[in-house]
Amino acid sequence: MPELPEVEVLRRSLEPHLVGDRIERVEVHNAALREPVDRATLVRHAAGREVEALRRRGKYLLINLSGGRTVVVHLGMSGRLTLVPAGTPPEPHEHVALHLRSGGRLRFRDPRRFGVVFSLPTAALAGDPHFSHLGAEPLEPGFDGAFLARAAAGRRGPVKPFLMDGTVVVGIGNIYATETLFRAGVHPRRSVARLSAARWERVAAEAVQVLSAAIHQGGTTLNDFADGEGNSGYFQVSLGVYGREGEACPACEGPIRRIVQAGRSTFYCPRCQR
DNA sequence: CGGGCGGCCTGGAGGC
DNA sequence: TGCCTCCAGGCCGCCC
Repeated sequence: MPELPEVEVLRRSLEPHLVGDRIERVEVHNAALREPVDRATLVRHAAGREVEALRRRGKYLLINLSGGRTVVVHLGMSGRLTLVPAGTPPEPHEHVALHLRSGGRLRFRDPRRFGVVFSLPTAALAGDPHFSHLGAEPLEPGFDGAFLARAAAGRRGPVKPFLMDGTVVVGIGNIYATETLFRAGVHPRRSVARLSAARWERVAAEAVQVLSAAIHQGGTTLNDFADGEGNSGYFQVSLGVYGREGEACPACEGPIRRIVQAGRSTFYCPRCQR
């Protein structure tokens, strides 16, 4: 489900509710996520702590707590984090719940269990293996065509999986890589070795544009994404090619094609993307 | 070393 | 209705 825009929308929706509140109790109903949830450490780090800030790194949501601890949540493919009133009965696949002093709880629900929940000292974040290899934040200064061109130097593969490589740039998943290349007019199979500086500039600019627009529209809800208050996004109506195999290209009316790259669906317009 | 692919899971959609 | 296959927004480890 979630790429950078969805996690950022989630962060913004939760921030006003969580900051200043306190986690009274931690419940782990099912520890068998992609990485086993370390219940004892999570309880020790989170229980009784105040929420100081909500941050984001790539697709990771960071809940900064008092005492220099941070709870990290990654939604995987099907994860959802929502605030529900106290007494709301647990849902199927509600694996972790953080009960708040103000009443209610922050529930983590994830049918496919590709998500991750863990905690650590805030000072250890940068050196943690989840984060230490991560690339640039696309919405922060320094992310531009020259950066991408440098990162691509010496590489050969197609540009679409390159954009999804988190060691290069974080937060761009299958939807936004697809849409970025459509907007930039670049064929998803084009080799990164064969993109001009001007093309890289265009790719970087369109990535920033599409991510920002998606955040502004509350994210993309294809199936079940919702923010912390349960609101759906509506950027899906602005998708140019993703999920539209056989439909007319919004620019040239030609049929949109679907191919598979690195095991993932890619949609593109063969006429507009070269 | 970089890139491709399978695997991790469940559930929904669509074909028969 | 039921059963089967395919597909899904991420990421890691293994392989070449």
